[in-house]
Amino acid sequence: MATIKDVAKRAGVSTATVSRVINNSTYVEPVTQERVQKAMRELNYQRDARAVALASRSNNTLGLLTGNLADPFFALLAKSVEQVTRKHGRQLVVVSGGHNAQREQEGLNFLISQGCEAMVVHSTMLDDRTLLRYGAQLPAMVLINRTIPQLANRSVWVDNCAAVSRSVEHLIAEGHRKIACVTSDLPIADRSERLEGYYQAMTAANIKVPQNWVINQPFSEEGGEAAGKLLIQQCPEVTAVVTFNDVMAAGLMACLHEQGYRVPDDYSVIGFDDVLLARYLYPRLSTVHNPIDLMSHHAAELALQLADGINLAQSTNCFEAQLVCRQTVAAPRG
Amino acid sequence: MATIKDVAKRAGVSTATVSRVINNSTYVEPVTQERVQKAMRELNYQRDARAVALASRSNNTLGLLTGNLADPFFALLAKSVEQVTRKHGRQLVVVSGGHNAQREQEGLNFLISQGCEAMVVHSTMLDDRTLLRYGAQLPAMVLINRTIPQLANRSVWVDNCAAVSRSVEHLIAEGHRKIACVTSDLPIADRSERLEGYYQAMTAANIKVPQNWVINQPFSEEGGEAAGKLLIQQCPEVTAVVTFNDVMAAGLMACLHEQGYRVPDDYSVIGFDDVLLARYLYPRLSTVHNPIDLMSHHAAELALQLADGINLAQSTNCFEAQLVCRQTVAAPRG
DNA sequence: TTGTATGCGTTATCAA
DNA sequence: TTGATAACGCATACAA
Repeated sequence: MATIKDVAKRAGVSTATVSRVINNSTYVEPVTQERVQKAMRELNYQRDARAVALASRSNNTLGLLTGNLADPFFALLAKSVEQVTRKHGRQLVVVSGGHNAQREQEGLNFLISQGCEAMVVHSTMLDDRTLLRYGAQLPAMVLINRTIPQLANRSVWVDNCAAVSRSVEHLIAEGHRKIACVTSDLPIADRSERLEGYYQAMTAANIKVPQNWVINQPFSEEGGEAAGKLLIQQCPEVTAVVTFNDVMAAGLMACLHEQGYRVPDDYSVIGFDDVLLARYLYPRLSTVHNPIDLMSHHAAELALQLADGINLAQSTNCFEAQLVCRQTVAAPRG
Repeated sequence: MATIKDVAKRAGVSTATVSRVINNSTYVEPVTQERVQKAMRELNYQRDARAVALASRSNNTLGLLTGNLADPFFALLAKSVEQVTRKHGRQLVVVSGGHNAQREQEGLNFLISQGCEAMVVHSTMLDDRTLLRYGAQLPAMVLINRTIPQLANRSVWVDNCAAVSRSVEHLIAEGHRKIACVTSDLPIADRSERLEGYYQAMTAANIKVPQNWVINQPFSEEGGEAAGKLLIQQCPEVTAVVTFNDVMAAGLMACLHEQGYRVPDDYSVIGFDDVLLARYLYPRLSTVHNPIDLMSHHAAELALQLADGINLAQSTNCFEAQLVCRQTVAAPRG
């Protein structure tokens, strides 16, 4: 790896001059400029980003802490953040926290140690206090999919509660009353907010929710399948289901099909997120469109602005999620 | 951000001693050790990874160049590589190339400038020559999903041709002869190898392939849907389809359903990759199981070993992809 | 057992 | 317009 010194020597100039032509910072005689560039080409010179960062005390990077890279929700999140990052001529560094407090913390520490100032963090398992500590230390850290009141202007989230309420209301309007809620088994904010939306809508309709209508499972396809089995066994009276996310809905529907039930004839189903999968299930899944791309865009822009010391006008950081009606909701059977 | 100097001052020792307790490199008197650790805690000291990397001329990082973070294939790839990385106590840095030569090159350059020696790179658009140049410069770079003969012991790939041949043979065994191939419109190796497999199997069965049985579309859901329309319009005689990947198969099936056709009664379909989606389509998609996780694991381990200067025994870098029969293949209609 | 001094590859401040 | 040179934060050979 050639260094700036090698280039300087070969071009017969000082390292300072080389630095100047690289950064285009001061006028350099066109002739020497050309000499330097030639030397760089010949040596296949490449700047060492670490040294640059060290010397200039700034790094051109946006850090992203995400959950599970293989989950479509996070895949979309990462992609959107990356687009913004690139638009601003920066590079993205992704680390994944795996829904595990220690790994989330390690990931955060890694990003810090890399010198990222701008960061978008999706943390499910770190508690508010810890996050608050990091937030104090990192003025350009923005939270996504989570709200901490003291960090409200640096939190970007979706109104989970209202969204699920609307789903349930839609089912009720279709004539359903026995509506189950298939949710996650993790103590994450998303879960409690969505569950709250479910309860609110049910209560508003004067429907009492027996305990077994709320089914807790890992938020994966497998979890959805397991939930399907429980549903069939434990609450045959149920005619409709709202799920924590589309992936669970996919598992649930696969299980129902397998057991000889039909969607939406026997069961109506509404998902959450509207990841691509939703449109390609059969029947096409009615679900809540989670504006992941918008949120991610916003979060990334916010982080970048904060990193540039721009003091932002109070922006709206709360997004609405609208119901997308496709083919999995019908009037209740029987 | 506190530095090693601040800690040294506070603990009343030299920076060297602080470095020693951090790295546990030389014996340090337990008492002073404790003093140093106390100072670090109090100052919330965090090592600057860039400085470490610069000073120790090594960095504890594995770089991954990937295609499109939002594609389930790459999502799984990234996840697997990350697992290996973490197992080895390193951190992963992901950059995405977006199936675009310039961005792939920028990504590669970024990883280099960050000082990653170990790298797993999935490049679709860079030509062999360029990749070869990088390979010469980077002894611990391993290619995934691509073969370059001169880099064979650092390439990890799947036998695309054989896998698709088997798919087609399976369809033929079921009685199909009018089999279309829905493939990508990009000039990538995957595509030509899989297409070759299709032609080989068809030729072996003495089936002549009219030009319009090969449909080129972007390898996305949308591409699959568009392919479905073309299929119905242009070649009504076709009774079975092999697709470039599951995502295209999903789009294709959605389109067929929409148009009133049934899978597998009217059309048999076989995908490629066996991403999670495949199991949750309806009917469940018969597809080729691409051992992405195994390949990724292997590639990451390889890269890490090479970075450690381990000269590996000639390992088998070619993986087999087996057909997984689920519910989308039946005897031809009529 | 601990401290001093030097270097890693750049940037940036002074001088010249 | 260009060249020395001192940082940047840390590791490490060499001394003590």
